Amino acid sequence: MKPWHYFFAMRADDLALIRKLPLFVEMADTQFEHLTAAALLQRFPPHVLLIKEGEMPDFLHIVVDGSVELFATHEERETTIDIIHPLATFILAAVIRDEVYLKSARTLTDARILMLPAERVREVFGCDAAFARAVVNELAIRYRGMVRALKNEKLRNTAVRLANWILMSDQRQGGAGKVTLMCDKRTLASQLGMTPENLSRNFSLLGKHGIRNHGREIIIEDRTALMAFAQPSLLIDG
Amino acid sequence: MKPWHYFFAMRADDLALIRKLPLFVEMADTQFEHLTAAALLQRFPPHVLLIKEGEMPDFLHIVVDGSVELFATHEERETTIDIIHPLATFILAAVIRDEVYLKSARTLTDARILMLPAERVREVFGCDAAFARAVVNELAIRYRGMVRALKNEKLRNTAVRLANWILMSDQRQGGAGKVTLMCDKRTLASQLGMTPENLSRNFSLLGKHGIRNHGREIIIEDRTALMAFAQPSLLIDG
DNA sequence: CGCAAAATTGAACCCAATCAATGTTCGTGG
DNA sequence: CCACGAACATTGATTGGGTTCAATTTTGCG
Repeated sequence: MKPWHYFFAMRADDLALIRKLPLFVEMADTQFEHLTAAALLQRFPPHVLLIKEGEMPDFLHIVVDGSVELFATHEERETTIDIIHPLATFILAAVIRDEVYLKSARTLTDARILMLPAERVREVFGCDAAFARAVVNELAIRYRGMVRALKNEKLRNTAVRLANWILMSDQRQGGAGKVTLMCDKRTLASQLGMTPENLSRNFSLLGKHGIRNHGREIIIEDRTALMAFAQPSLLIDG
Repeated sequence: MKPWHYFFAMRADDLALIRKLPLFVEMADTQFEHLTAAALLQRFPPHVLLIKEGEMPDFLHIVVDGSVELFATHEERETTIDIIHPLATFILAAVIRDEVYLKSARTLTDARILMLPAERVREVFGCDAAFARAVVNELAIRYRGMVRALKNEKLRNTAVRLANWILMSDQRQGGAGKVTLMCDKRTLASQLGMTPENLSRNFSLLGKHGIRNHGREIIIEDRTALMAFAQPSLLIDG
């Protein structure tokens, strides 16, 4: 019987891929080797808990493949904080500060995660200026992502959030006016901060604003109407 | 007639104070001089708009004295993102990334703000490793602050947010069980993400949970009851 | 084909915002 | 020092967005 996870030694081609990440591309070879010598590249099935809020960081995680949900719980309630897509890190701030995780992480899909020992990340961060600068950039991007998320949450109602999510997704999928859901609707609802029931109602509400939805296909029939309803903003949606 | 703002040249003792900030304490003298040579230390009255979302950053701002509110607007709605207290920076991420502000800033009180030219911050950031590391620390702290704010918003109702705010304020004011409001209640309501009416109702609701409120004095009469209601968490309140 | 999970739909409820009216505080000028 | 006005604060009534609970339909999959 197979174990539920699979370890991979870092192979040359994996290393080459990682090396090209903004986070590592500028750093010195010796530091990069120090960082990756004890690294793990690990494959996970969907819905696996990777880290738990409140624990101390052991590894800096990098999503190489698949997607990862960051979420938080408190008093029986749970909320999605962010979704991480390939070639981005998560829990970088906790690793740098060497403080407890503020959120948990679970895989949404099959995923490959690169894990760098937190201790070494901090060591290299302390002595490799190029790496330190790259970390700043990554953190600044994530910080701004959080600000956007907070604005999205506090300044828009659920229907408008959905409308903007559709516009963004369409853009990411090529702008053809046809969006295909990559997950089930209850997961989408959680990402958008609403209940599945409410998501369902919002889809039918958006029927009045240029959207037709059938199963996992969302079709933008009237982009002008949708835009008018969504009022997308560069200062929220990026 | 006096102008509404007052410029100050950087004086020796101001410089010495700034130099001791975590952000600058480790950096090289020459870099520090380069950074502060063109700096401004400026005094503002309350309720002055310092920066506007959507504009490009000219200066890195550091609150030396007083407090500053970061807020965002969208479609007639407005929401407080954060309150900055002395010896902290704001809009650091925008300066580093050289991208538009995602939020506006206004003084809440009389305030002294140190302004460093954004261009020079980026220059020094690129060549002074100690400064780059300090920037990371600052950003990581702010990032985690945003995560906490998002959790506070999404996982708690308004009454519980108020209860936790009282507990935090009490702690900051010495833990004597008596909190004095530093601003009027409409400002507090906005900080906590609720209407003044709702804040008022929540104060009276907290009467059932160990709080007595009169004017600008909040007295914790039964800390146990308040804690039971607030359920404070290190993973949200810090 | 049949079952379990997901999705939709309807009804009742809850938290918080809004609207409206009243009471309070505080700064100002007489 | 008092009187007054304006902003702030409280209280009540109403509305609304969203959740919850419950029942039904659809989907996907062995």
